[in-house]
Amino acid sequence: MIAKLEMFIALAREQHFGRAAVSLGITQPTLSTGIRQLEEQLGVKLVQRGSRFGGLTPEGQRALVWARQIVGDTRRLRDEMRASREGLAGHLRLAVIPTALTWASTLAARFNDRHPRVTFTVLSRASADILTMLDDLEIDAGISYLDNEPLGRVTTRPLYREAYQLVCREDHPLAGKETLDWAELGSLKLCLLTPEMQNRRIINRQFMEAGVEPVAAIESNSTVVLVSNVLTGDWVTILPTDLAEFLAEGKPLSLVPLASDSRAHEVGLIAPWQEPYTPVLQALLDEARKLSRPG
Amino acid sequence: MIAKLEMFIALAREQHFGRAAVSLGITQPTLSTGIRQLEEQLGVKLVQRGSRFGGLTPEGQRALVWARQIVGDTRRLRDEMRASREGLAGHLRLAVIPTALTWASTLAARFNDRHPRVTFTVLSRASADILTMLDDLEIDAGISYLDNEPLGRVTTRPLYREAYQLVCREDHPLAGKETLDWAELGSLKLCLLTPEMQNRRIINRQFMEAGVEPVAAIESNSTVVLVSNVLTGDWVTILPTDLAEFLAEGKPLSLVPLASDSRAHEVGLIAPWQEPYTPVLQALLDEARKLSRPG
DNA sequence: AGGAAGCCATCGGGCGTCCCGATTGCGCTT
DNA sequence: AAGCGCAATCGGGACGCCCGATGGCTTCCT
Repeated sequence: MIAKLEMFIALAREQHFGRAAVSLGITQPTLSTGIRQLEEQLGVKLVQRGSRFGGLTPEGQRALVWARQIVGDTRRLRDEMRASREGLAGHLRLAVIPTALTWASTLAARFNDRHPRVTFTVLSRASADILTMLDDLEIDAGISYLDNEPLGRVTTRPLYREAYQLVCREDHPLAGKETLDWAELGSLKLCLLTPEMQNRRIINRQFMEAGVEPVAAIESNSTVVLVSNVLTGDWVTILPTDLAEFLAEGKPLSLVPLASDSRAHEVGLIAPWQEPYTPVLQALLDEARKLSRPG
Repeated sequence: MIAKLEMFIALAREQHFGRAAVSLGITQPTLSTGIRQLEEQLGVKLVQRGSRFGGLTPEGQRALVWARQIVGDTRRLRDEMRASREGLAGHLRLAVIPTALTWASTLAARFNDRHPRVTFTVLSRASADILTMLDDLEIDAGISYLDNEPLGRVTTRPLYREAYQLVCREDHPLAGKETLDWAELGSLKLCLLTPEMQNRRIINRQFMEAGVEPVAAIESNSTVVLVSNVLTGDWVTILPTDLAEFLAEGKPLSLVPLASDSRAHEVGLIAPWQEPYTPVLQALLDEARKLSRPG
C-alpha cells in the first residue's frame, strides 16, 4: 500500500509513467499496475488516461494530499527510529535560494559540528521550486523568503532580513561611496538574476518604488556569473550583503550599501508542518533559531 | 508495512499478543512475526519481551504515535475516496458519555436525515475511555466533557452546558419545589453513577462545595438503574436536564432544578485533530455546530 | 515440589502477490 | 501511411505472507 502511494506521488510529480518509474528504480509496467491496483483498492479513478498521462482526476488531487502525508509520516517514523538507534544521525536535504547559500552553508556546518553524524545535501533552487519540493518530499527543509509566496502547511524559523549592496569594481566611479539610493542606479550597466527568481522580482520592485526602470543587460540564474561579469568590465550587480561579501572577498571589488527598505524581505528556514517533529528536524529548527540574526 | 503498523497498534491496545491477533482476525504467529518484522525494518526493539508481553519500549511509545497517524490517515484516505464514489456514505462510530446519550441520538438522527447513507454506531462509555478509543482509532468521534481531562490533539465542538435536576417520585416530599440547593440534598437516599464516571465526580464536587457529604447507597454505571430505582422507592437521583426529561417522560416522576453552577460543565463533540478533514467528519462537525445550544 | 495452563517464538508448507522483460495497442506526428 | 512515443497487458519466476503445529518458558495452583 505505502509502496503504491509512493508510486502515485512520483507519478504526480513527474507527470509521466516512464519517468516516474525510473525515478523509483522500478520498471514502467510495475508502476502501471501499481497505480491500477491503487485505483482498485480505493475504488476511484485517480489518473486521467488516454494512451498517455492526462493529469490527475479531482479525486486524485485529494488522494495526493493524503498520500503525501502518509508517505511523509512513514519516512519520519523510520528516521526517528534510526535516530533513536544511532543517536542523531541521518541525512538532511535542503533546497536554498541562491542568495542564501552562504547562510545555508553556515547552518549546515554548525549543525554538523554539533551532530557529526548528520549529513547534508544542499541544493540551489528558485523559491517557488522549494515549496513544491517540500510538498513532493524531495527535500526535508528549505531556506527561502518567508513573506511572499503563500507558504501552506509549513513551519518557519526566520534567519535574517535581506539588505542589498551594489557590487562594482574598485575603479568604478561609484566605488567607495558611503551609501546609494536605488534611484541613482537607473543608468548603470546592470547584470542581475533572471526574472523568474524572486530575488530579482524584489529588486525590480525596489527600483519601481524608486521611480526608475533599469535594464539588466546581462541576466543569469547564477550569482557567480553576475560577479565574474562585474570583474571583467564596468558592469555592476546587486546582491544581499552576506553573499556580496562572500563573493567579493579577495577580489578587486567594492561594495556600497543600498538604502535599506524598512520592511526588508525576511529569509528563513521552512520545514513541513508536522506533529510531532522528528528529533533531527527539531534539532535543525533549534539550530536555525540560534543562528537567527535580529533585524 | 501498514498492516504491520495496524498489528502494532492492536498489540499496544490489547497488551497481549493473542488477543491482539484475535481482534485483527489473524493468528497469533502471524502477529508475532509481523511485530518482529516491523522491529527489523525499523531497526529498533518496540516491545519488551520475556515469554510474555512486557509493555512497549520507549521507542515503541514514540513509534506508536506515528503508527496511529499513518494508519489513521490511511483509513481517512479510503473513507474519503469512498465518499467521493458514493456520495456522503459510510459508517461513523461514536462513543458517548451516558448523560449525553440523548444528544448523541439527536445528532445521529439529524445527520442521518441529511445524509441517509451514513450509518452510526453509538457506544456508551466513560469519558476517559472515549479519549483512549479516539487514540486507538476504535471510534471516529466522541461526545464528552470538554473542560476537564487533558484532551490532546483533538478538535472540539461545544454542544451544551450541563445543568442538573433532582429526580424523585411525584409523592416525594421535595416534588414540585421550584428549585433546590445542593446543600438540601445531604440527607436524602441517593442513587448515583459509580465514582469512576466523570459525571459522578462532578456531582461529588458540587456537594463538596455545598459543604455536605452525601452517601450514595446505590451506585450503578447505568442511568436506567438510577431511574428505575427512584420509581420503586423513596430514592432520588441527580441527572442532567435533557436526560432527566427523557427518562422521566410518562412516568410518575418529578424534576426539580438544582442551583446551577455558573461555570457549568461543557459537553461537546470531540474528533481527532487532522488536516485536512474527511468530508464525513467535516459534515459531522458542521452538524454539531448547528445543533449546539448556547448557554 | 510437581503438574497444568497460559503465553509467545519458531518451523515448514501452501498460496498469493509482486516484479520483470517482452509485446501489444493506441494516438500523435511527420 | 509510416514512424514513434507512451502506457497497458501478458506470462513466468521469485519472494513474502499466512496458517497450523509445535516447542520453550513462566506462572499459577495444588
